[in-house]
Amino acid sequence: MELKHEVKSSVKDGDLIAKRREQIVEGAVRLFKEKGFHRSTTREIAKAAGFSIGTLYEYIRTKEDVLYLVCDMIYDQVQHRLSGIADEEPTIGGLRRAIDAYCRLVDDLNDEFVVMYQESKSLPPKALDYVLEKERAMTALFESLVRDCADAGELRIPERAIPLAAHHIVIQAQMWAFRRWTVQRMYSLDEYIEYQTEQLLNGLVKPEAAD
Amino acid sequence: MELKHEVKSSVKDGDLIAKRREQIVEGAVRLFKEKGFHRSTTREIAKAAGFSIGTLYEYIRTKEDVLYLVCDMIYDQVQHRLSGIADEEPTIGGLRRAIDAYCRLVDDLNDEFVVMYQESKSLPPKALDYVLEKERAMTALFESLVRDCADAGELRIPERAIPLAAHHIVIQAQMWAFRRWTVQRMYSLDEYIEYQTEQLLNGLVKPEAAD
Amino acid sequence: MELKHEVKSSVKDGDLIAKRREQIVEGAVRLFKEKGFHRSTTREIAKAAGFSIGTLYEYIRTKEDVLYLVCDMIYDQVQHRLSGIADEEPTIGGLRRAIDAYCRLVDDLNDEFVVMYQESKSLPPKALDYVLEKERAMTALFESLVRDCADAGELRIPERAIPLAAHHIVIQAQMWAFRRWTVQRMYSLDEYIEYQTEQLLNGLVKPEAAD
Amino acid sequence: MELKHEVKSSVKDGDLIAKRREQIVEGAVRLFKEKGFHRSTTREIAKAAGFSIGTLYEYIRTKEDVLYLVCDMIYDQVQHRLSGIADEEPTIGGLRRAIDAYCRLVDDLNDEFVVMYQESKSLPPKALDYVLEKERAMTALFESLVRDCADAGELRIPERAIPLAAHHIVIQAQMWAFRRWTVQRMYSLDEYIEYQTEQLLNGLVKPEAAD
DNA sequence: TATGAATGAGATTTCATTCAT
DNA sequence: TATGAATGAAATCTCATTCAT
Repeated sequence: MELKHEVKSSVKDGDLIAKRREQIVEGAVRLFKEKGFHRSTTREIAKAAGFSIGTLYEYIRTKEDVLYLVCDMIYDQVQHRLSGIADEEPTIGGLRRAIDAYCRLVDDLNDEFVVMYQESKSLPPKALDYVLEKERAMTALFESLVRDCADAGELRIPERAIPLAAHHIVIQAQMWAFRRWTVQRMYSLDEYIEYQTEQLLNGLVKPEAAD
Repeated sequence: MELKHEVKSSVKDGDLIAKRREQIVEGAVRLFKEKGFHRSTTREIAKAAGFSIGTLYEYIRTKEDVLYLVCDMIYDQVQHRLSGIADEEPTIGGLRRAIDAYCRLVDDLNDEFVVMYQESKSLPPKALDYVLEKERAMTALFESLVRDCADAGELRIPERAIPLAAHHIVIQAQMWAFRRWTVQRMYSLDEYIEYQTEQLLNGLVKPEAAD
Repeated sequence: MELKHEVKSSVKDGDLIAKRREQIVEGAVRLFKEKGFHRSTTREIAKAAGFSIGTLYEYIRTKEDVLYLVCDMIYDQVQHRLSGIADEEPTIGGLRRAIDAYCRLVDDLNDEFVVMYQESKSLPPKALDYVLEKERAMTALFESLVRDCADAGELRIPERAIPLAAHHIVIQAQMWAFRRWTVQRMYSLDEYIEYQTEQLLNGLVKPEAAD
Repeated sequence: MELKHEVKSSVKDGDLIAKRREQIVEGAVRLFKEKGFHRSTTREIAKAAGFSIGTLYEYIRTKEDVLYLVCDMIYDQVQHRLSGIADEEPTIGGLRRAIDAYCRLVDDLNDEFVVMYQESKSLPPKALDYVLEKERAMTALFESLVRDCADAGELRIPERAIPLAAHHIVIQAQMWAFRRWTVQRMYSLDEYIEYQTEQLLNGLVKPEAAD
C-alpha cells in the first residue's frame, strides 16, 4: 500500500539490524521523553542505545532517521495491539471495548505517544507523510466501527459526522498521554475511560433537557 | 496568584519594550509556524522582527525568552477574547455559545495555537509551569460553566467528571488547529462546530439504545 | 565575460571582507603548501588566518571556498603581473621578455603555483570550470603573442601548432615550481630561463643536422 | 640502489599477495581517477578491489599504502615499457622514437599518470622519496639519450642544459595526460607528438631569424 | 584467509550570545 | 539604543583501523 520509508544501514545482517534498531528506539524514547528530540544529541542517543556513536551510524544515516524509527515502531505496536478492534462486532458494546482497548494502549505506551506527538513535526517531509498516513489509517479503524454501529442502528449520527467522531475518540484517548500533567493527577485510568466513554456515547445533556 | 515569568531587558523605556516585543512575537510566530522553534535561528528571529541581532538581545536574554513571549502573548489574546465566557448564563445555550466562541478563537489563532502546542515543551521549566497554569485557568473557565449548568439542572454529569468534560471541550476545539491536516479538509468550521457540539452534548447513542 | 563564482559571506562590510579574505588566503597558502588542502583542517586555516573558527565561517561557507579564494587570488595576481605581456611587440625579443616575465612570476609565486596545481582538482565543479577558464585565458595570452610573431614572419610554425606552443611555454615555466625538488637544485632561475628559452626557440638539433 | 619501500602484509603466500595487490591497484586507480585519493574511502577501495574491508587490511597496513602500491605499479609498467629506450642508438632518429614511445605510454596509462601526479604528494615522506627517485631515474633515461646524441654530434646543447632538456621531454609528454582537458580536445595523439617533437628539436625561430 | 561489525578520534559547520563602536 | 563582527562550545557525521568469528 503506502511505501515504507526505508532507513539505510551499512550493516548486512538483517536480524542484527532489527535488534540494534530496537535498542536505538528504546534508548531514544527514554531520552526524547526527557529532553525532546532536538535537545538530545546523537552521542546521547548512541549511549542510551548502549553502543558507540560510530555504531549508531552503522544503523541510521541521519539523526532524523532515529525519530522515524521511533514513530514507525510505535505504529507497529499500535497496529499489533489494535488488530482485534477491526473484528469487534458492530454494537455499542463492541465500540466500548474498542475505546477501552485504545485508552489502555495509550496508557501502556504513554511515553511513546508523548514523544511521537511532540516530535513528529521534525520528521523529514516524506517520513512525515508516511506517519500521518499511519495516523489516518488508525483513525479509520474507529471510523469503520462507528459506521458499522450506525448502519446496525445502534448509533444516531449523520454519515458526515462519522469521521469527526472517530477523531474525537482517538484524541480523547491520546489526551490521557499528552495532558497527563493534569488528567492523570485527577483520575485513575478506569475512571477516565468510564467518564470519557459515557460522555462520548451519551452526551452531557439530560434527556429531558435535550434541545 | 501565579508569578508572571519576567523577561529581562536592558532597555528602560517601557513603551518601546512593548512595541519591540510585539514585533518579535509577530515575526517569531511566522517563523516558528514554518520551521519550528529549534530550526529557527536568533538571526532569523531578529530579521523577521525587523531589526538586528544586537537589538533583539536588548529585549530578551535568551532564545527561550522569545518562545515564552510568544506563548504569553497568545494566552493574553485568548484571555481577552474569552473574557465574555465567564459571564455566560448557566444554560445549554450559554455553553453552546462558549464552545462556539472558543472554536472560532482557535480558528483565528490557528498558527499561534499550533506553535504553542508544538513548542511549549521547549520552554525552561519555570516558564513552562507558568504556561501550563494559564492552560489550566483556561480550562477552568469551561469547567465553571459546565458546573454551573449542572448545578442549574441543565446537564447530567457527576461532579467528578466535570473537569474531564472541560478538557474535552478544550482539546476538541484545539483539534481544529493541530489536526488541521485532516479535519480542515473534511469540514467547514461551521460544520465542525455543529457536529462536535452535538456529539458532546447529546452523545452518539440513540436514546432508545441507551444502556 | 565569465561569471565570477561568488563566495557568500554573512558580513556586510565589503572592505572588511576583502581584508579578512586576504588573511585567509595568505594563511591557507602557507598551510596548504606544507600539508595540502585535505590534510589542513578548517580550524588550522582559521588559526593561520589569525582568527577563530567562527569568524572564518563568517567569510566563507565551505572549506572548498577557501581553496577557491586561494586559486582566485593567485589568478588575480598573475593577471595583474602579466598585464604587460599583451602589449609586447610581436618580435622574438618581445616573446623572450614575455617568457622571462612569466618564469619570474612563477618563481615569485612558487608556493601559490604549487598549491594551485596540486589542489585545484578538489574544487567544486563550477569553481573548477572558472579556474580552468582562467588558465585557458592565460595560455591564450602567449598564444596571441606567438601568433603575432608568426604573422610578422619572426617564427616558423604552422597555425595548428600555435596553441600547443603556448601550452609548452606555460608548463615549462610552471615546471620551475612543481618540479622544484629537482630543477631548482640544478639551476639558478636565470640559467633555467636561458636554457629553456634557447631550446624553445632554437631547438636541440644542430642546424646542419636538421632533418 | 634505492631501498624499495616495503608494504607489510599479514598474509604469507607471496603469489596471493601479488594477485590481491594487483586487484587493489586496479580498483584504486579507477576510484582515484574519479574521486581522488582523499575522497575515496578504504571501504570503497576494498569494494573496487572485489573484497571486504577486512581482507584489504590483510594486504596493506594503511590507506597510504594503497597509494604507494598504485605509484609503484605504475612505475613498474613505465620501466617495463621504456626498457627499450636505453638501447636506442644515439641519433636524432633514436631520440624521436624514444619521445614517441614515451608519449604513447602516457596515452595508454593516461589515468594512471593523472592519479600519480595529482596524488603522490599525499604519500608518506619515505614513500614519496622513493617515488621521486623513480621519476628521477626515468628522466635520467632521456638525459642519457640526449647526452649520447650530443656526444655523437647530433645535437647542439651545452652539457649544463642536458638535464633540463630531459625534463622538458618528460613533462611535455606528461602534459598530454594532465592537460587533457584542453590538448586532447585540440589534437590527435599523432599530431601532438609531431608538433611537440618538431618544436623540441628544431625550435620556433626561423633559421634566418635566429639571433 | 576472509569477513564485516564495532570503534572513537576527529572533521566540518552552526549558532546563541557578547561587546566594542 | 542600535548595530553586526567576533567568538567558541557543541552538534552531526565520517571513516581508517581493529578484531572476534
